[in-house]
Amino acid sequence: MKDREQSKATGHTQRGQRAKRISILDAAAQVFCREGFSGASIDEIAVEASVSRQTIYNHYREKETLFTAVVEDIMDRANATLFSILSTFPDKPDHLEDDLTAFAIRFTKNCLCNQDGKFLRKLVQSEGERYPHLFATWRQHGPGKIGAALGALFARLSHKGALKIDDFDLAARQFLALITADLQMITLFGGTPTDEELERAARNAVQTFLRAYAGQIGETVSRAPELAIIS
Amino acid sequence: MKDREQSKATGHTQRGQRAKRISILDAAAQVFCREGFSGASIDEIAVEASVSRQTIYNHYREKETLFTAVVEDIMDRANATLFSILSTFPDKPDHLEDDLTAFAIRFTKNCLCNQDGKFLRKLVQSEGERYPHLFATWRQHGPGKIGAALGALFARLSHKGALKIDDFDLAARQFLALITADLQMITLFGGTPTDEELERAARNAVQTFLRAYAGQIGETVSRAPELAIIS
DNA sequence: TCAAAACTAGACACCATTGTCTAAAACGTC
DNA sequence: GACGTTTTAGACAATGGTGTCTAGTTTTGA
Repeated sequence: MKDREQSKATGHTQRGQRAKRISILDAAAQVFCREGFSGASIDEIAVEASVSRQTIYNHYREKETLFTAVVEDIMDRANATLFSILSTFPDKPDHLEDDLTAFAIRFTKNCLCNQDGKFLRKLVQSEGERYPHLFATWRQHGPGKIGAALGALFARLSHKGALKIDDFDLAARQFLALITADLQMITLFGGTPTDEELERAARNAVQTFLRAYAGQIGETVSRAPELAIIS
Repeated sequence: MKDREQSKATGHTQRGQRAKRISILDAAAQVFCREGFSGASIDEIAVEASVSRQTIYNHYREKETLFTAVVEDIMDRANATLFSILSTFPDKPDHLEDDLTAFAIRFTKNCLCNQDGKFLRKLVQSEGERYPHLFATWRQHGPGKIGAALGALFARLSHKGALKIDDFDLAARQFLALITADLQMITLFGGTPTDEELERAARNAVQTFLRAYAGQIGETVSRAPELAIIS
């Protein structure tokens, strides 16, 4: 878990109780992700966390408690990073293709390439039905809000004349679908796309997206000065 | 497993050994899909198949053998139905939007809505890394070939002037990504999209796809008569 | 420096599961 | 109807996992 090791390195070695908790959560995430809930054993997690089994039971009463704690923890982190990426969505119509492509790369890189993303994909898929509540709230606070936010961002872009979109939320969903289209087959088998693959996938996606949703940029731009002069 | 019940109903009740094998495979698919490999117990499968545990061990030496047999069985079936759907891909430029939409509905319905599709999504995701060989061959014979075949079909359509496509395989992948865009959130949690949802998702996807890849249909169509008269 | 809190290692009971083995029953075929 | 095959139910050892307990050790913070 990159994020965590960082905070361990920068901060003053998160000593004591708190360090253990984090160490356990990270190890548990790895093992749950690798083995699934029933395949994961507490002993395995304890070893990976360099902690005694009893310590795990002290912090998290039972296996299931630990699991939900891990899932919630990762969901929080994933949402936070995703929203921070959303805030880098381009808002100027110039260089739209390049800006959108760069945004798409940032998005896929953080969504598909890191441990948290992989974990969520696997765990939602394999344990989602067994924990309806847990994943339903995630669905609301995560993908739901992100879809809406991205829709609003496309709306902003559309109002500036850079795009011609009827249904903003739909456009957002299609954008997301397109930028992951070429990467699914890679991530499905646990692989991590290379930077080139990310780049090419994003570029292809954005080109198609823009062809589908391009406003008459030429017209709008060339007519705008006239209108400005008249008014 | 719908397909199987059918063959049981039509055929002469597949008696004896063969009937048991099928019954076991179907039950195992259900349980593996619900519980994952390590969560599934042979006893559970035996009960669901109305068969004694020993019979399972007679047919499939051990749990792992059973698992791979189930996976291979389902992959074969899924590939077969998918290719049969591919053969219904539209080849006339008229009514392209409607024809493509109908095709998309057929595709998603058989890909996302039936048991086999759900099984493959879950199992590839959760056990893919543990059985690299098993799933690598599927990847070749399944998605790989289907992507290529769909690319060729788009090429045919493109050569007839109905579409303007540079990279046919890319267009195929983007088509697939678009038609599943709105359904992912539903299927991810084990749900099955309604017919309305399928219809709307397909229509939205095809509209966007055509906007991105439409040849100058208006031009082509209106100019064609002139050319015909001259020649 | 000292006491409380947290951690460790190991033993433990308990339970579920896998895979084998048996003897009896059901089945299919000639 | 008799014979060989398949299926069944159940007992069985072996294994590995969960969660508890205890007694001893380390860490923390005042």
